Amino acid sequence: MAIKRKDSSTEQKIVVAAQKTFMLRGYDGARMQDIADQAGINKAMLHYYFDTKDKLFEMVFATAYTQIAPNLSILTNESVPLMLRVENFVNHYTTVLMEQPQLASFVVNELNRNPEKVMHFLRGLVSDNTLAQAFMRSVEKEGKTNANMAKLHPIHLLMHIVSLCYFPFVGKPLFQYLLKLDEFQFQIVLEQRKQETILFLKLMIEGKK
Amino acid sequence: MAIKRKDSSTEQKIVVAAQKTFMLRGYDGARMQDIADQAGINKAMLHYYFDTKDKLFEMVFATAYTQIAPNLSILTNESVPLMLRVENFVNHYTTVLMEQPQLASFVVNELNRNPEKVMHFLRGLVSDNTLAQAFMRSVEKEGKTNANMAKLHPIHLLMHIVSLCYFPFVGKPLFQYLLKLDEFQFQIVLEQRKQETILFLKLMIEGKK
DNA sequence: GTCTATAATTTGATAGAC
DNA sequence: GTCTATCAAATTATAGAC
Repeated sequence: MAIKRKDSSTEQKIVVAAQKTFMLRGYDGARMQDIADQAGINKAMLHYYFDTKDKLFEMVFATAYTQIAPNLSILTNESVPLMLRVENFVNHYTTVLMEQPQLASFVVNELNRNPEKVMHFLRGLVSDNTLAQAFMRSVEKEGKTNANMAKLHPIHLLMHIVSLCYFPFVGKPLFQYLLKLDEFQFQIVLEQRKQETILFLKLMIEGKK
Repeated sequence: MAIKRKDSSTEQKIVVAAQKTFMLRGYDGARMQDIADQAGINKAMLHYYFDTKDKLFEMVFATAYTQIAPNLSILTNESVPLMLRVENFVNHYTTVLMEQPQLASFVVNELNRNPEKVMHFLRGLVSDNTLAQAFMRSVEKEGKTNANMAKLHPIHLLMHIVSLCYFPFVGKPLFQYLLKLDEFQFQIVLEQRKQETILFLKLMIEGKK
């Protein structure tokens, strides 16, 4: 035992421990001591590798955001029918969130609580800048070939889709309490939701069951 | 033995200040000093009136929860048609959340981050215990008189409704960033959503536009 | 009831030995 | 690169005067 590892291995242990701790407790609730304990090292090491709590946090947030921020390009690729794009979107994020249930809650909450720590990172992301407009155009285009969705407003469609996919995870404790579902039962409901949500959205987009 | 009467006006100032601070920063991010400053008093007074930070928080959370926890009785009153109940629900919570935009984010986040501080309060609420079942029954009953919604699962309908109403507020910073909406534009979108959401749900429940 | 001053504890960060 | 020991600041909470 007590075999000293190389830098990258220690760094990796820190990253994993920091992800767990920040996701579970948020920036304000996370303690450097907890991260050190979970990584099996001491606090001094954390600062040796990542300097400050803020830098550690930014690293964790950046990874989390790129994993969960709605990838609008999935919804924007016009070579694929709109409904299929939506289906891919729902399936993708439901799967990702079932693997990391606190991801959405973490990102959404830090955006609310610590915007100043997070905004300078978001401003660095130029990739998102035109995607929203591209999505709107592609929905409007679809409206011209499908009378059923002529009145469908792109912004609201996007908010519907994202809300239906994300909130079940963000509001997990609320739903579990209200519906008296244990962990196993809740997982089943989440799995069912892939189909339920797609069916629901299909009804709206294509105007038929 | 002589019980000192606490100044209700000071107490009220503390309550308001605590609500603002906890809602904005969460339990972990809130500082007693900030609450004192905002109430125009000093920290000693806070402890004189509410003893500990935990007690102050529990008071704030209890009020917030009862304001925003989905009032399922709105959805359960079988003397009103299901679709009208849903409409009332959407209108009610959209209005409440537009008046207090951080309410949903606060409650949902504390349920995730500090369940131990919050669960003993939730356990004290017996009123919610049977409402979920009542809602399920009333939806299933409606299914027997309306072929269009025969396949509509009550749990998923509930999760759809709550997700569509709450997430636009919880995810407000995310949507504002993605869609490049300023405060004014976002308020307009939220106002539109009342009708958009109801239309969407009507389509599902009644199977028609 | 309200205040000032201060205690007691927690926490992020650093110094320095090995 | 890793550790122990410790600092400085922040933060909840209390003591005691008025």
